[in-house]
Amino acid sequence: MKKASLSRSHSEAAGQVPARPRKTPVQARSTATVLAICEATIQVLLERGASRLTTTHVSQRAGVSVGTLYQYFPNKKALLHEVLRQHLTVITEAVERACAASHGYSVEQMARAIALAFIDAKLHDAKRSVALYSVADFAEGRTIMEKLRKRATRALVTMLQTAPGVEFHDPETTVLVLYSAMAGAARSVLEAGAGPRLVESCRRELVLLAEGHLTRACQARTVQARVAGD
Amino acid sequence: MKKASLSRSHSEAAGQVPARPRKTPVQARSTATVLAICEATIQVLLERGASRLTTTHVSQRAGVSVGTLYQYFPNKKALLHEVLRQHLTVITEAVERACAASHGYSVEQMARAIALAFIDAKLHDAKRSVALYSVADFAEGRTIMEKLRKRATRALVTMLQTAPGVEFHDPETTVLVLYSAMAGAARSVLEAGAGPRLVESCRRELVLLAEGHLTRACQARTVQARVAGD
Amino acid sequence: MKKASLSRSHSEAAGQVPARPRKTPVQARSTATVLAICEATIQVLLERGASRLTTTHVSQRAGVSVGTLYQYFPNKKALLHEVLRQHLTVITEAVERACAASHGYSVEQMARAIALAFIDAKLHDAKRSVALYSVADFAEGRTIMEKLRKRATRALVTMLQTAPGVEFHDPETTVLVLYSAMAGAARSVLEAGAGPRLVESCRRELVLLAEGHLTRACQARTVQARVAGD
Amino acid sequence: MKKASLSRSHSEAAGQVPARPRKTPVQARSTATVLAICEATIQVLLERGASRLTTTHVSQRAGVSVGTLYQYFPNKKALLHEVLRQHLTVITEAVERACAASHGYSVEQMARAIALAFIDAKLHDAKRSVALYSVADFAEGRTIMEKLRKRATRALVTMLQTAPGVEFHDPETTVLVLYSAMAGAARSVLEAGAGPRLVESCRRELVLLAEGHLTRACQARTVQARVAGD
DNA sequence: CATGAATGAGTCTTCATTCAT
DNA sequence: GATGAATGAAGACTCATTCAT
Repeated sequence: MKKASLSRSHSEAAGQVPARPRKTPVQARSTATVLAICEATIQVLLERGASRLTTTHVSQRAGVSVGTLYQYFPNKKALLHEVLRQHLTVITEAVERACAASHGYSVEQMARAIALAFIDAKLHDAKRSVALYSVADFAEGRTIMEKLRKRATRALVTMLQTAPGVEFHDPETTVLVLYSAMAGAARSVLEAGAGPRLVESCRRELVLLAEGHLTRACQARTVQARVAGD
Repeated sequence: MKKASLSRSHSEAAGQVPARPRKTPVQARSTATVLAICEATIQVLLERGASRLTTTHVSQRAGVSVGTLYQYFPNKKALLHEVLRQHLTVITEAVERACAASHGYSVEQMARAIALAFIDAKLHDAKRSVALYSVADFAEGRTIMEKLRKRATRALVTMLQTAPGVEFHDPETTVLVLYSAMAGAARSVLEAGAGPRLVESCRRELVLLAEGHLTRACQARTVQARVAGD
Repeated sequence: MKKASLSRSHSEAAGQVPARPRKTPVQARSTATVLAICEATIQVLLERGASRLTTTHVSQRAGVSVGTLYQYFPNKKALLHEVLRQHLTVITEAVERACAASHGYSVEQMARAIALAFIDAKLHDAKRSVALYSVADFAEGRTIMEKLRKRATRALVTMLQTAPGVEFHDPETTVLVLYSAMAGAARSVLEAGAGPRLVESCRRELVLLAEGHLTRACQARTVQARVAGD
Repeated sequence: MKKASLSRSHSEAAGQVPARPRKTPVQARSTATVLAICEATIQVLLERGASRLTTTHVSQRAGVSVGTLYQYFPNKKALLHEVLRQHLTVITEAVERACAASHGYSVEQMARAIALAFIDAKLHDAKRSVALYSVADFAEGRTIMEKLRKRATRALVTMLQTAPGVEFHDPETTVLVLYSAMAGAARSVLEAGAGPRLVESCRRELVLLAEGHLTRACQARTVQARVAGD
């Protein structure tokens, strides 16, 4: 069999697939190999950028032969895809968790929660984040980003609608702009390779940005709504 | 033919720079060639992306031979450099002008002015913007972005310090975060190929973001600075 | 596992070879595997052609691992060899039988007998025939073809010499040309994937070709040979 | 550069394209290069067979770089295509000429004319013929062969219908079988690398085959036709 | 100066074959 | 014996860059 168990998120995936208790020794080796390859990809990306990443480099760095790499990924594009998807999934899920946990809170609290969730997820996976900025142009990178951005924005919009006493004129746009703004800011900071001090400043500043934006973008609930609340 | 009407108006469009009496008749020809090459680069970038742009494609599209291209640009990297630099310069100058024009105004007015200046410059040069997003990974693209971001940031900080009655705790960070946030938001909108309606919504939203952020990031000036609140 | 519909009937189908009591129970398993591999080879050949046949494909199709394939065949070349040899042997033996059965008959009857024997053997093994046309270039395919062609032509020449009342000026050449002509015609028909109607026409036409050729290529036996012409 | 012994047939080709007077110096160089590549292809084909022909080999043998090869042929397949097409075109045209020249002659004369035209064309281009037998499996080789066989077949059928006093029951089939039979016979002889003596025998034998086949495959024209002839 | 044919190092990808389990 | 993961040499094809015309 070939790429069966490729769907990375191995651990996660496992968590969702009920009856797949343990991998046989054979699969265990494969899994380790796949992980090594993904990890090597990140490293090569950091050192040389996507435009100068070669499958040979990656496989050497991973300590396997090119042939092995191609046993698990049909082509270079698929490899970059996978690595990008993994990273964005982590970030997206962090944001989703923050959204779920903030339902019903004030707009300020929401803003702070998601800003911190976002930036902290990025910082936690900082190496990956930076490495992958250069991948977007390749391999339909944007398609993946788009898909996961949608997931995140859906969670955000849903959350905003639970904010008490206010309403948003155009929550979709608000959320799209805020999310991509945070992404842009995070990118600058991460790419600049900022030290811990600057990182901390930016983290705080991002909270201000989110709070400022969201409080500006909403208004006290209108009469008929308010009456109803009454 | 396709791309006939190359709106080369950009540089001219600025038009604020009074007299620029350079280039002799001889140079005029060269200049036209260089312009054609730069324009062709943008087009190829849009059609194939940076990772599949070749010097041959560019020269064909520009209607010259590869040899000619190499007469004006030492290598591919320099070409991409130049095109990126041109675009970012236009944006940066628009922001600088907005900053200069907003000295002494209220924070809200500043926010609105620069947000609009930024997004409108991007929208005006939309094709170029989109085309160049894929270039960052190449040719030290980030270096150039960094350099011009610094110029813009300097102008912004200077402006903020003229805001009456308030002061910013850490204007550098505020400005860095705001600027890259706006860039991130603009990128999303442009890459999504949004229609005029969505573009307009985002434009407005970006103003809210800037206003929200800046008003949150400042505080009434402390006593010793000026009790003169009155 | 796969192993599915391997119509291994071929060798058995011939059935003319009376008793061949080889292979112990143990060998039976191996034999089945070898058959499956050969059959899979034909299928892969039909689907992808010799130039895109891989040992992996073959082994998968045969329902065994590559390793097993290499247990029975030292390399890919040997595998193709074997399959080609098998097929040509079947054809050759059919021709040999027809020759043996036609000794002493008239030239026309000989012609008809061998033409039909040849084309019917090809048609019976049609899939294999078609599949193997693409193999000739590989693995010294021509060497094998040459060897078996020699066997067939020997039988043909021997037969011709028993034709009553006539003699052939240069039976070796006659037979070489006729045999390869029939092979060429058969190939066209088979590769064209002709329907039963066209096949039947061609079958008849091939008889005409053989009859015409042989009757033209011989002459009434000369006097000293046998005044008995009368 | 090398450019070795470029077998002429090119000039022929030119002779058919009316309005292309002279190549510019530039094209002249290109043309020479293309010729050298085609010639090198034949040589490599003869030495290593289609399955072991590499574009690197071909370009080296042609005395140019791989890049140059790819400047003129989009891929390996196209190269083989072209060489195959050229050869088959020469053969086909020879047969067409023989057909055109034999209209109205007796069936025997037709048979002899086309058999000789065919075999002599093959012998004249013997190296090419042999080299290209291994190409059929690649690059839709059969498609090209099919196309040109159709052209030849059409000419043959048309010719047969002008034979006086006889008619063919199923001229299409007769012609298909005869043509592919001649091809098969020619192939054997050429691949065997026969010496001039054997070649000459085969040549004569092929005439016998054609004469025998065609005279067998036709019958005296039926009454109403015969009356007319009367 | 312009041209575009030629170059060849560099990439991706395949696949026959081996060998540890 | 069977397995199939791993290997890595080999081959198709690309493209930045040069240079003779």
